[in-house]
Amino acid sequence: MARGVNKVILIGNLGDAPDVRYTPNGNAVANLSLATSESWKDKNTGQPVERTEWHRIVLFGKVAEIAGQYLHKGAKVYIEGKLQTRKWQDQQGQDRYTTEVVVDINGQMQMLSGQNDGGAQSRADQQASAYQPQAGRSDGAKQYQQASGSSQKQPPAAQVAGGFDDSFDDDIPF
Amino acid sequence: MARGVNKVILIGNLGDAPDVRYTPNGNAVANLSLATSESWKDKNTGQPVERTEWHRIVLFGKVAEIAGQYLHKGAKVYIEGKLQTRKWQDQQGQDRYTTEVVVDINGQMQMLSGQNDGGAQSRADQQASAYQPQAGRSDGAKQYQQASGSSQKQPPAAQVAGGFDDSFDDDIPF
Amino acid sequence: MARGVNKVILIGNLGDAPDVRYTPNGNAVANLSLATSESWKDKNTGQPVERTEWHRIVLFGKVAEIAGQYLHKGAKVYIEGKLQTRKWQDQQGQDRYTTEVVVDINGQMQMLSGQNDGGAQSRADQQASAYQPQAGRSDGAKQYQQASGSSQKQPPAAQVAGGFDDSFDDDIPF
Amino acid sequence: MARGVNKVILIGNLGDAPDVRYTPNGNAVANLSLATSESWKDKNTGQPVERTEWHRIVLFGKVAEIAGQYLHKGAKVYIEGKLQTRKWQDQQGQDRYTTEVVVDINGQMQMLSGQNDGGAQSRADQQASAYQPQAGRSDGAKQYQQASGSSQKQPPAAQVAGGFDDSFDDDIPF
DNA sequence: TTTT
DNA sequence: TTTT
Repeated sequence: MARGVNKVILIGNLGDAPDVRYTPNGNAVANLSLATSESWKDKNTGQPVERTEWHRIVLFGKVAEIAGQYLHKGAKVYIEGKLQTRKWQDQQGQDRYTTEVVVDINGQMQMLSGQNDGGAQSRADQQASAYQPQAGRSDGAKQYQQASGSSQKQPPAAQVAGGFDDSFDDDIPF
Repeated sequence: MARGVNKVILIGNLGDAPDVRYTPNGNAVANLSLATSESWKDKNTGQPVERTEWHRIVLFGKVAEIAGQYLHKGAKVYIEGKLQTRKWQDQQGQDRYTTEVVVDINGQMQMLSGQNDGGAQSRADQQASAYQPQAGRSDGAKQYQQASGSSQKQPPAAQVAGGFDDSFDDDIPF
Repeated sequence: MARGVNKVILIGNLGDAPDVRYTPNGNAVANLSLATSESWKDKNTGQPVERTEWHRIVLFGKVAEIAGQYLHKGAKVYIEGKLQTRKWQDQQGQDRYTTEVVVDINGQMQMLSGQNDGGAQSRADQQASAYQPQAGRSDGAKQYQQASGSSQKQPPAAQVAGGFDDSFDDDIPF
Repeated sequence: MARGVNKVILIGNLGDAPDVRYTPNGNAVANLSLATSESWKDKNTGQPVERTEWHRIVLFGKVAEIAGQYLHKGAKVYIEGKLQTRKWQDQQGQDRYTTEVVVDINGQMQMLSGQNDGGAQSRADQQASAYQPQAGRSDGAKQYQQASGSSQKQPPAAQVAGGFDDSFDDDIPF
């Protein structure tokens, strides 16, 4: 149930491969960095200007797994989610805020790239609804087991067995 | 022109009266704080839980003026805009980022509150398209002349003549 | 799953009370007539012009029951659904097509009218997700048991017991 | 200005090449047939089922010209427009209604197909805002000069000079 | 048939 | 960090 509407619709390209991790109970969580851009003519100079906006996307559940399997750097994607700002502490203990587009069971992710546009593991037009996350997103996200490199398709158990990625242990979660 | 889609749709209630300021060349800029909330039953306890999300909205041009004139604390509003993250420096000189929903000429603002729901200056269902902002939003926003108290309807010139609100001079722009 | 996106977002006022009926297995189906309007200045005469668009909305499941209980003529409503065109035959046996906005489990309905705006049974800000319909919408819709008059809140069994509305037996389903 | 919100968002594939015509005063009008589809498992048989929905899209102005130039059968497209139902008379003089998604100055069209996906004249990711139509859409649309075959890029004058397509003169406008 |  |  909701009082109000909180909806985000994006179409853009991934700046990098999805970062897929797993919660202790085996739920996938994928973080995407998505670019949208607009261009216009400068009013004074008449010169074309381009501005790119980078969006932080968080997928939960099945849609996160699909993202890990089929999305790649540069892939064009449709995202429907909701805005959510989470609070975290930096190294100085100061409060910081990060706004993300969360795609859960009520959201949607859809691949728009054709199968011939550069990504080895791309498959066209796949789509899925997201599962409800078992729990809210953690501030530091450190409890998620990172899918290491090419093994993102492994089942969660295997992920847990796979070692913890130390680079994950930084203070700033983005 | 755009490559990609960047769209946000919100319906919520204002946490406070709009904060309307003016650029040196007389363009209105309004900042709104908008709440959307969702509730669900906790899976373990079965207890109802509610989470409120606060959104930072920035209106430009005519729609900003209308917001200043007709919106009030608690007003229910429909917002259609785009996501934009701006960078600013805190007192320690560290980079900080704030994500806002920007309503410009391509966006929309619409009042949903009836005339009988508490706001002295509310008028129902007013709507307008936003003018294109003359320039991008500033990081610290300090160049905007703040509309002091009840004088928000004054023309920009009067605003410039009106004194500068010192409380505006803090380091954190939200 | 879907290939493509099919989404409609409307905010408007009901032209009449919802028409709620029940399928043989007890699922509620509500039909709404929703008006949205836009106004502009005629380019030649400079006179203000207004155009009202009427939308046919079909709600399934729980959201249909809520509509029957709390919505009333004139109520302001937010609708999120999908476009669907269904085929039916007129009295001459000719194919006809009607396009509707269908609100199912993936859609949303939200009341925007305050409690003081005229509807006896209105309650503010109620919202719900729709249940998946048991089956697709019928062309002629004749198998739905009509909720007669004020008894729309009765359980389906009572509806079935209540007499059949003969005016429902016409050839044109809208 | 508007009281209410009337918005449609679609991503789908064209069932045929765009049909581009010109008004007497030279404004382009393009009609598209766009398919979206969804699939699910039948509850009883467990068999996968697919349903395709066909949408009638009408583009006005510059976006109509771009559609004529760059879109082709099968192209994947993002559409943002509004619902509009127009009335017309069939050969028996009976009223008929057709619902379309109208993309005008407030809407958007964006090509999502890559340049390698089969269309001779496709160019990727072009986008444009639509011009406001000079006048409302006609019921029968017969006053539009049809762009004959490969000459869709010709200027309106040439179109007017080019012969009238007789097949256009039927009674049913879709 | 709604709403302002 | 993407895309055209």
